[in-house]
Amino acid sequence: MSTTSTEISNRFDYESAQPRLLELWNAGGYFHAEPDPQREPFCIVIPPPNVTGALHLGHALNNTLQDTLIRFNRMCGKVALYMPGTDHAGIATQAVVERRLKEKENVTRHDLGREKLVARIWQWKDEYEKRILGQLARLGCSCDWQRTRFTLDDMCARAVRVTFFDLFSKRLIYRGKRLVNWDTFLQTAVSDDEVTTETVQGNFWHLRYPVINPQAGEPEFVLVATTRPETMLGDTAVAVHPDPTAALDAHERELRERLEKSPAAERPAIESQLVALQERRSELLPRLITLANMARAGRSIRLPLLDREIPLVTDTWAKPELGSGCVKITPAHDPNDYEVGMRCKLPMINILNSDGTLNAAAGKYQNLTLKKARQQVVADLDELGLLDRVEDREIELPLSDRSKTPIEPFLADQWFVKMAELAQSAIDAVADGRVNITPARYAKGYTDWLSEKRDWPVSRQLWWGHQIPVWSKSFETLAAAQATLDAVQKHSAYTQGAQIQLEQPPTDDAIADGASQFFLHCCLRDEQHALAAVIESQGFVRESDVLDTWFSSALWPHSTLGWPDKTAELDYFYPTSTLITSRDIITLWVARMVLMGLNNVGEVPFHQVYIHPKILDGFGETMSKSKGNGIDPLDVIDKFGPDALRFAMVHLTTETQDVRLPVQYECPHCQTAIDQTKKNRELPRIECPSCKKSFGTQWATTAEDQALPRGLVISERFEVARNFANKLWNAARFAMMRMEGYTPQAIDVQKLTVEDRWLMSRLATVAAQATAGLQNFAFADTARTLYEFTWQEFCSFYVEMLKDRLNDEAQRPQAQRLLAWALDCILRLLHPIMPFITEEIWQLLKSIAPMRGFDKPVAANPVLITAAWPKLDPAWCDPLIESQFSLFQAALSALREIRARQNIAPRKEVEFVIRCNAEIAAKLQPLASYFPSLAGGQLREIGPNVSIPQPSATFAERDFEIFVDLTGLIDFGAEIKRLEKEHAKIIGAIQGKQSKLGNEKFVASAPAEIVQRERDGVRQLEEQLQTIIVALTALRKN
RNA sequence: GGGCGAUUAGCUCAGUUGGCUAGAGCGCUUGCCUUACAAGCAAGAUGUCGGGGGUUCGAGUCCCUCAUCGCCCACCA
Repeated sequence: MSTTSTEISNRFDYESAQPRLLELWNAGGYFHAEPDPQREPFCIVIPPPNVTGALHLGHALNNTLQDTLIRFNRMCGKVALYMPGTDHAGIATQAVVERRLKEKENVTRHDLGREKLVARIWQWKDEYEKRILGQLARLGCSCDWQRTRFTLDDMCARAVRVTFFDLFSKRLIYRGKRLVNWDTFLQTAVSDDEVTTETVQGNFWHLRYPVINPQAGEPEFVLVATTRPETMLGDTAVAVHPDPTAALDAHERELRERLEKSPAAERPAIESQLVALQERRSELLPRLITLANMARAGRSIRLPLLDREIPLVTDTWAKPELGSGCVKITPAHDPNDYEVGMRCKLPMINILNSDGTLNAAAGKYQNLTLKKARQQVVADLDELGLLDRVEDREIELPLSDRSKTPIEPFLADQWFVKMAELAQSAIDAVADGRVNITPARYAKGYTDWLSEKRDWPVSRQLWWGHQIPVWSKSFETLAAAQATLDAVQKHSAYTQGAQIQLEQPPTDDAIADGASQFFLHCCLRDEQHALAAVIESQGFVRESDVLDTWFSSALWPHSTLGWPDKTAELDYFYPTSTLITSRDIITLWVARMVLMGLNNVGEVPFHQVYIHPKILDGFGETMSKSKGNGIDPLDVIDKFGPDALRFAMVHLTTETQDVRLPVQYECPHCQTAIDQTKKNRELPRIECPSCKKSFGTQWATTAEDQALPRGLVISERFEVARNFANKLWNAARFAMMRMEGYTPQAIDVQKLTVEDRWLMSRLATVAAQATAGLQNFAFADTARTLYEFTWQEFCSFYVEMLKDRLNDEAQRPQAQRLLAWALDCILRLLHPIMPFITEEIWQLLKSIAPMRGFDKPVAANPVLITAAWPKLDPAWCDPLIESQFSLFQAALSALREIRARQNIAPRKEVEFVIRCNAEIAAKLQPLASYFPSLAGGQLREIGPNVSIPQPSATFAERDFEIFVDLTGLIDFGAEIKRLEKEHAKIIGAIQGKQSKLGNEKFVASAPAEIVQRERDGVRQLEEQLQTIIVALTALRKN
């Protein structure tokens, strides 16, 4: 590409540059990382995005931070590996595809069958993986694409099987019956994390269960209440508190304590509860005591409709202060009842089929749906006179996050990972600092969650995922099981690649649904194991369940590097360097990666975890497609450019807060930005208030609305970053336009001017700050520092000041070299955040000033992506030069302000004097020649004894006073007004300081340095005041 | 109910270990198409730092408390 300076456009055309630059980087193989023992590794694994859909702005933030660190470390000379990939996201993806099939083709997964459905999901995965990887590329993520992984690909699948086998062999995996959250639509168990609750209007049914053979003084009925009356078909007991008196006493104490602590407004409510409690004591307590005694005597209740005899039991779950004090117990369909069932060794009767209809255990209600069964049960009980009453009531309905259908608690066979030891290992890793979490406050949630050490249910009744590598067979007798076990173990294929375990028979009274009591579970390390065929021929059947998607994600840092093989990659890049993720998956993902890494590899998966903020909309709500407030990163890239998106993301990443991003629609007709409100974000079409034309939104469903052009969802917040990119572009453009005749040569240090030394000092400081910032995850600080430096210091001062020298033939060569060098440094500093625009400029600069450098010009690295990160000699940092320059900047501002306030025509040059001490004068003198070009002022005199022009405008600073000669120009009114205001302000400041100094305690206790500072302050302010008074007096005479 | 975080200019946010007259960007006002940039330049206005207590010579910053908002976790027939 041969570009001459004059051809450079005044806008960076990212649209055409992006593909070209990506090709440049790809062709050079710069994203690819190979182990190199000579160099230090740096590795980040991407949190694999779900293949459920396209990336959103949260991903853009996440991935930008990762790539920024990758690029930074690559420039620092490390072998930087950014490992890309996607997650199969089990239930989420299957749910999306199933929903799509239902909508578009009206088929269910049962119509298709397992194989075909899985094939369809693979199609979906291919499509979205491509889309996601494309998005990452357009974000500029310098991922090693050759290593792209998928949590369900062969490599990950092998790691999953080996891990499962290992845990199984260590007896850390077991099968058990557990109550799970059943999604009747997807027909799978979903984890607690995938359940949301919604408050809905429901009913509260009060039922009467007859007591069998009531004796004198005993109640004929027990009264129980439920929000789900159909579950009574699975009742196996009614519970009452073992000691209702004590329980009521305890409750009363608690109420009284609360009464004392509560504010007055809440007291009446508590007091009325206390009154109710007393009523309860007289009316209900005797009856509860009787029932508790009956329970101890082994008495029973008749379960209506099914005519089953069920025991009356005592359990503290039944609270005497609530309802009737009695609770129906349905162990197979309620989590709390399940606990009671375990404690009281109750039978557990499952009344549900997996599709949500009732099974044979429900008697005549078999095959009814839950909804129908509820109506029927209620009607039948009512007819029998056993329905006491019905209340309306708000109830919390658990819903499956994926299918939005109500969750049914359901007893099913599930596989579990024992967490006790594994969790402890992960707790220890953070406690002893092998894993460091930033910000530190997130370590608490991590540790608390792990400390519960709750076993991890890992099986999912899905078709999309890693099928559990276990083959099982049931046996009537232990002997039969043992015989088969012996036979299999004798088989030649039975080697270390297989493990068979005998499942202990369940306790007699626990389960009522299976005849077989003994199970052999054969776990295979490798699916292809010859033993699979053997055991299948013996009647073993493979588990149809798949593993929780987090099981494979937990292995991500080592499975992607080739584990279980001892690959060079694993050896070199593991443990990875930094994990960057969002806080909502610290437990689900981060904790599990730590414990699996420790178990499988024996080392933590990463040393640093950085938790970044979340992006919220202007109302503080999380962005999501379902709300319509989500921003598509590609829309932002189209409108503002990839560098602006990235810079904005880094700029937003502060340590303390989540980030609010007010969202706008962009009218596709006239580009007007329309603020998104909670109302208009739900509309299918919106009329632009400016051009009055309509556009469609993501909610457009009618053909008419869909035909309208779609309005982008964007945020004006990206404008800052876009403007910054433009500024950088034009500064570079200017520099390159003035490079004509450039010759490389070492900088002549003798000829460095004050501003050169100032720039070097600032550059050295800024480079050090940026380095430290990126090392310490101070993303926003780094972005701010670079922004300020580039715009204010480099563009507004240095480049402006350099213009004179560039126009002067004698000074031009060194000025060009300095300019090229400074730009070179800035490009390198900004590259990790803004890769495209900086690389584009680098390429252009290469053809104009290929050799550059400060001490010795060298050929610039062919590409910026692998250029060395700037390291400037700290000796360049010079506080004296910087203070000298600050003085100059203050003088410039003062001069400019006077011009503005006096409304002096821009081209009109004025003359001025500066009154100051000799020391200040000596500092300002060398910069005096810049006043005409930068502020249209000619410095006539400077020093302690200058003659003050009359009439003049005055500006009193701490270190100097400026008087601008305004002969024939002055606006007396404006000047007086402004000085009066200044006068009042200074008086205020003086008073503040004097009252401080008048305080003996302050003078006595504050450090001498602080006291002195206050004294100096007063003196300086008084001098300023004096100047103003003199000026005012003079002006008022006119 | 338990935990975490937030509350600073109209909006979005900075503000290091307490210490000069609390900052930035956007928006607003004024003047400029100054040969890199109007996506720009120069200047200006804008604050009871959520309320109330306390510690201190001194509090946006530390402590207590209240209020509001957000997030995570655990939850009642």
